[in-house]
Amino acid sequence: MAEDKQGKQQGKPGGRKCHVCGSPRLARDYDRGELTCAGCGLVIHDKIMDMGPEWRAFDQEQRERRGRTGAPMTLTIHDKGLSTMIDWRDRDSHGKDLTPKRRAQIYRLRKWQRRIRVSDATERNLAFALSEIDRMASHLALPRNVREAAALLYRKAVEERLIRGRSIEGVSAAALYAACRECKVPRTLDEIADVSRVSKKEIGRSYRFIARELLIHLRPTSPIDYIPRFASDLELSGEVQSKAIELLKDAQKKGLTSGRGPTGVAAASIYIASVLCGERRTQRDVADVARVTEVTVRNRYKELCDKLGLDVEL
DNA sequence: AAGACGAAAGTGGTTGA
DNA sequence: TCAACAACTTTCGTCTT
Repeated sequence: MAEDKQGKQQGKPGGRKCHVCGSPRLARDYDRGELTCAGCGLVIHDKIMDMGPEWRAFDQEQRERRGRTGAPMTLTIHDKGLSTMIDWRDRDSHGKDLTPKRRAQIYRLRKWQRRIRVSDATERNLAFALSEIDRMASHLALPRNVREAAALLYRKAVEERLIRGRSIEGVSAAALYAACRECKVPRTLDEIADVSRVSKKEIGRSYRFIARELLIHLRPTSPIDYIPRFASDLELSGEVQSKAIELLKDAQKKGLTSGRGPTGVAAASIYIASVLCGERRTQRDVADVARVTEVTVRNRYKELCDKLGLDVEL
């Protein structure tokens, strides 16, 4: 696979020797396409064939998609009859009864086969879940640390046997949602649901469940966490950002944010800040990036203006 | 014509009995 | 399980720039 072509391979490629120093230690460097002598450094051949795949794969998903071969797959029975199965009848291949000693041995073998099969299944499910998390995270352009956090949460959920009865996709999405909040780069349930294969409702259910069972107590998302993303989506300056955050801190002190949807409050404060800084955006634009309606932006922004004693000249 | 404003009715989720 | 409830959305008409 891709790992094979990284770095240099040493050995005796083709049983050749260096014709300068006579050393048999030749090294292949597939990245440069050169065959060199490890002894004197002479480039013996500069157009060697790369035996690795001609494409590059950046993650597990791509590797799976681009691979031309692989295990035949079925969604229901993972081995599709390809692996050996020990018969449940205590007969040998001629139909004769087994000796008691032999029977005991077969019994133990069956037991182990059962165990290996389930651990195989959980491994496969885990691999699927992790690639699913990575796929969603890629779509949302989430940083590495969030993916790691999500993967960790999922592994914990598996350890605690929380997956049973729930879909892998649902729990994967829930883990990602929780990880986003944990890492203070919140995404709304809607955004997660968009890149997931399951409904927002199911993700929410799974999230609440694993949060409760894994004793994760996340504070409600602060509107402040949304500011950088919304502001950059609207191509607003840092000045507007800090103004909006300042407004929100004020608002939080006066309890204007509790009970309100954080995205709506964030949108309103950005709207106000954009007006105050002379970089006005329309209510519609702000509402769109925050995924709320103009009406909500208006309601929140009126509240903020009233309670904070702001006089926004429009 | 576009944006802002607000009223009114509808929706989905939470809460408490 | 059900009803009450607040937040939010949808829709639509009006006003302002």
